[in-house]
Amino acid sequence: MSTKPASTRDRLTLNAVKLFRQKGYHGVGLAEILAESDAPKGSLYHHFPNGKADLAVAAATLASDMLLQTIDDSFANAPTFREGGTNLCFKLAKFFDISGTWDGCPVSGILFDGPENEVFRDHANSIFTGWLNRVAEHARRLNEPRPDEKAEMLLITIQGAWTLARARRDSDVLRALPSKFLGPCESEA
Amino acid sequence: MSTKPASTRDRLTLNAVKLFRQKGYHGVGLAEILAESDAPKGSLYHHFPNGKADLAVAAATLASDMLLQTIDDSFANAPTFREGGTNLCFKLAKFFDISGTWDGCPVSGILFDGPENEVFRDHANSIFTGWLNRVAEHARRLNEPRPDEKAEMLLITIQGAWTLARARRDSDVLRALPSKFLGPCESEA
DNA sequence: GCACCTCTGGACCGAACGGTCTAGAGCCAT
DNA sequence: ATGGCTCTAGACCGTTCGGTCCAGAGGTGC
Repeated sequence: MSTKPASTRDRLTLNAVKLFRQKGYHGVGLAEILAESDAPKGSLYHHFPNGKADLAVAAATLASDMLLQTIDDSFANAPTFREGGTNLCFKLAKFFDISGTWDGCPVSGILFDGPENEVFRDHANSIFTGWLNRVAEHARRLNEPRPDEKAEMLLITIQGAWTLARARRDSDVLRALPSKFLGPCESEA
Repeated sequence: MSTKPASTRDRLTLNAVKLFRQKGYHGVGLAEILAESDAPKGSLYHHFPNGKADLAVAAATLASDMLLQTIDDSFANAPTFREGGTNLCFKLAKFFDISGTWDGCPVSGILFDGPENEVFRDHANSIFTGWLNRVAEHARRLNEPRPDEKAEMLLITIQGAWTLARARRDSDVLRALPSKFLGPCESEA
């Protein structure tokens, strides 16, 4: 569809991320991914010998890496955990908005909906754990008390708010998270 | 597959809920639902003239009603909002456990993954709003301050924790919610 | 030139998909 | 018994699915 900015492999992976997030693993056909990537079937099975399942794992991994980068960006210059978390929520809200298609969580859409495969479940779990550890790292670095709990809290609320945002087609609930979950306990009226 | 406990229509709807929650809308074929319900194709299209889409809407509605009932049960005899919320988290955790298949949220799996249809999106939104209003009602009845905010907070965290529970195949994160989100602000060490 | 290798292009396949259609079973009222 | 209704039963349809296969384009080293 669009121009060819990168290698065929990268185009396939990137478009797979986009489409899987929109419609889930089973909701997207290979034909659509190939058309969007302007690639023939032979290329797909050259780069991903096991076909759709391989592609999904690669897509989930790529999406996970992008989120890890977003986490790092959010906390890099933040003086406090609260501020870093706020950055993250706002970045994700903006990310949600610019997609224009109210995409789902990259991991849920790709891996939960995937073939009922132990490998997929484990991959999803390890990706979530990776996010959790990364956030907890920043929390620890910023001397936040109970860093693991705080990290889990942040990710749980983001995950839930993202789902609600999807239903409402409105990312405001993501932006409202910090004042509700990261703020001092009883600051607002 | 199993015995016929109810009308064909009810069996179809109930099995649709079960299967859609396990594998999402596109992950389940009509053949599987029909086999599980011991019903022929003609029956499905008699009760649901628009086929799979109709069935999905009916399934989502049924699942939503079941959750509304669980909400009411949780808050019925609870003296405080905190206690009602705790009941809800524990009931859902048990529900998650007994399924044995780490099913997803009934609405997400059925409606987000469904055909890219305005009707489906709106239905998902109205179902979420229904849950929110129901919880807020109980909060108001129990004199909880800021009932709407508290209801939204509870549902967001449940939604997020459910996703994490699915990845981990362990419902403990749901059971741990109350002490983290519903408790007094800084009670634990 | 030639051999070699990576990658592309697309025809082709059987299976599964959602959906249509008609025959008739079973039941009730007349 | 007969006509009319609801619901079941499943054959059948065209389409799309993921996957296989092979011919050959294009580059690189010799």
